[in-house]
Amino acid sequence: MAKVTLQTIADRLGVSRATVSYAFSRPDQLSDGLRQRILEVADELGYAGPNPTARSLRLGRAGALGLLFSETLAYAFADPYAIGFFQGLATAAEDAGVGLLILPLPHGDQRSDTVRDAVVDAFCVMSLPDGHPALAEVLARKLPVVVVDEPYVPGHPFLGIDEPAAGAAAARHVLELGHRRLGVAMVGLHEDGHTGWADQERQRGAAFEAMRARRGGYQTACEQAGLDWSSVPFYEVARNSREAGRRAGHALLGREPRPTAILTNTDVLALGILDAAADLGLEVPGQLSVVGFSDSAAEEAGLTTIRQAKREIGETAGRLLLSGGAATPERRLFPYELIVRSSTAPPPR
Amino acid sequence: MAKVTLQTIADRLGVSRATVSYAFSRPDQLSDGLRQRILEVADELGYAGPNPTARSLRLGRAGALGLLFSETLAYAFADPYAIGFFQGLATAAEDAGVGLLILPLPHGDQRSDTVRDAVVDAFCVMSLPDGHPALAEVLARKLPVVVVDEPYVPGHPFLGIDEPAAGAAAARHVLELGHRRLGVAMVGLHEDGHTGWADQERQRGAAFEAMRARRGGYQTACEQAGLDWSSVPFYEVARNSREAGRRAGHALLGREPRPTAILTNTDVLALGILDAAADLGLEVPGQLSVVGFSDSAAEEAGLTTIRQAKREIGETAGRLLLSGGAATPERRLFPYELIVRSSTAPPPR
DNA sequence: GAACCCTCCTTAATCAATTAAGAGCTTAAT
DNA sequence: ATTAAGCTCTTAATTGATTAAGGAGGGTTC
Repeated sequence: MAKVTLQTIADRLGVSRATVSYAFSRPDQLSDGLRQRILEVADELGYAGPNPTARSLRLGRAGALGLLFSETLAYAFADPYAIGFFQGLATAAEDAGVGLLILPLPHGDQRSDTVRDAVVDAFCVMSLPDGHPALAEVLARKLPVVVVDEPYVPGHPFLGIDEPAAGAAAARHVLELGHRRLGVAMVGLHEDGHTGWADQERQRGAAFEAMRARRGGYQTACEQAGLDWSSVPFYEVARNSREAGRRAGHALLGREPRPTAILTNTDVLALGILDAAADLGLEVPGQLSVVGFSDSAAEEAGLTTIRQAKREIGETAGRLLLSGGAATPERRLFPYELIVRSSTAPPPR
Repeated sequence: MAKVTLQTIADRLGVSRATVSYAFSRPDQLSDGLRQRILEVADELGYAGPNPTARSLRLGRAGALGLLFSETLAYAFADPYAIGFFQGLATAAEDAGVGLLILPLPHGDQRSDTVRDAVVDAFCVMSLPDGHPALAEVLARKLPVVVVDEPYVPGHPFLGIDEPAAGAAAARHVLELGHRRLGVAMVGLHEDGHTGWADQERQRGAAFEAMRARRGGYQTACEQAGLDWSSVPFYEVARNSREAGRRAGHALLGREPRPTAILTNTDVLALGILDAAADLGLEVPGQLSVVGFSDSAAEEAGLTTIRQAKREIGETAGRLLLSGGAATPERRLFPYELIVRSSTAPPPR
């Protein structure tokens, strides 16, 4: 059973290949009778319809949007912030009738050609660490690209929030409540899988631009409030999981003097901090204030957090790419908002 | 700035197109000197690398797995059960170095050609209602296909659980605890967006095979326990959200006599039932038992549920498709397990 | 009956690659 | 000197479609 192509059908009927093509894609160019016969024979031969790859080649469009994300896909799907973004992107793709091609990054060291071989019309890159090889591969494709969150690539549209300002807003919130003994738990600074205390150098050398900037915001706000940043305990975790947050929480809350407020860069981590507080019998917000980030898993737990327009960012990214390419290489910052719930209060006296 | 292809580079250097192709894909076929020059010129001309579509056509592989899901993408990404499945599928795709092309279904009535035009090597279809046109489009492509959960398509591999048995296990659990007044809340029976009481006919006529079967399991268990199924209040909701679950909960708990146990077909719905119980000041499990399904969002809430191997199903689906097509058109049922937590107990006396 | 216009179909170029087979040329072995 | 073997590179077929331009045949119009 050889492959059935337009030509197979054409030969069988003694018509030209073009005629058969018209039968499928431009019915008005053919008499109804012939068209019917062609479709019948196609069916009979088990023709699967015009080969999408050949069609794509001829028409010059792929009908898909490529999406790159720093983490493994399994992990990306577990991250509420990423999910929100995906939803927005998916909405845009859906409206345009194109698919969303989720590309795995080569894990570890072995290289793969997924980016080079991806049949897409444009790329959306989200949250890649500085200098990640996949970014270069994407740029080499010379297709429209938008970057979300990080890293900023001059000359290409960028979507995200004002990270330093948002970080500062989170920190200022607890500072203004009167807290002076802060602690910080962050995930996604480096790719080396390290979990533990992070010194200044390690903080400043974070591979992820947005997280680096967010942390910078914490620091700025602290210093403006007259706090010595170097005295703020900073715990870094490798995975954005509730369990990792709990570990960070135990580490931070085991310090002497104990922090009265903990800043985290994801809601998931913040939930883990709450777990740790519960383990220790600490009341939140009475004895401990906790601030999350992204408003992705915060509502039910009553978490104070920074809301990011993740769906809107995703949808905008999609529309930008699908509307004839990324025309405007601008750096577009979306609004963020401090949402104060019941996990923050003035410090205990 | 015309398009740069292999030919452009070949012409510029006075070599043949084949030579340039070798420079990119088979370095051993060329002298290093020439190869260097070719790569230089390619760079100079802004060549984006071998066109993936043309490559794909010539090589006969797309390097992507197509995924169809009944809901809008935005919704799919919000469903913990689907997410679990995606993670498994993504893992398999990642290991094989292929992308995951998520295809939007035509929403409403307007048709789209995404399935016909999808550049993929195989399809994974998940949870489509009976007779959904997209399924026919997928089958028309004559590519390897596996179906997950529903609908079963004879001749193609099927992955899922033994729904009637799993449903019966959930029901039997509360029946064996001594409950006699049950209530049921289900989502995803029909596509008409209806929320409200569902009579027998509507229950049996559900468009989603798996949910129909699961409900059949409830009924069987009830009847085996000597319960009159027609007296069991059955509330159907259109969306799998906690809020919808709460609405269903209020409807069910407002009945006289009030049910002492409520079965739901998703954990998310069950969480909503818990909300409703809390609204009414009912103690769980003291005054009300609640059973979820899928073990996708149940642990923290202490929900009794049926665990499904969602990630494993996803990964198996992926491997099946990526290992030279779906060789075995078998109906493969994965284990499920009743996980008893703290949301079920004997009924109040 | 010439001019013109449809309708329906064919011709042939095009999309951008891959790769088996073969042609020159140099070098080594017999 | 002859044959063989190695390197490089080219030729040309192939992948499966789309579509502008053109031709054949029939019908209308004046």
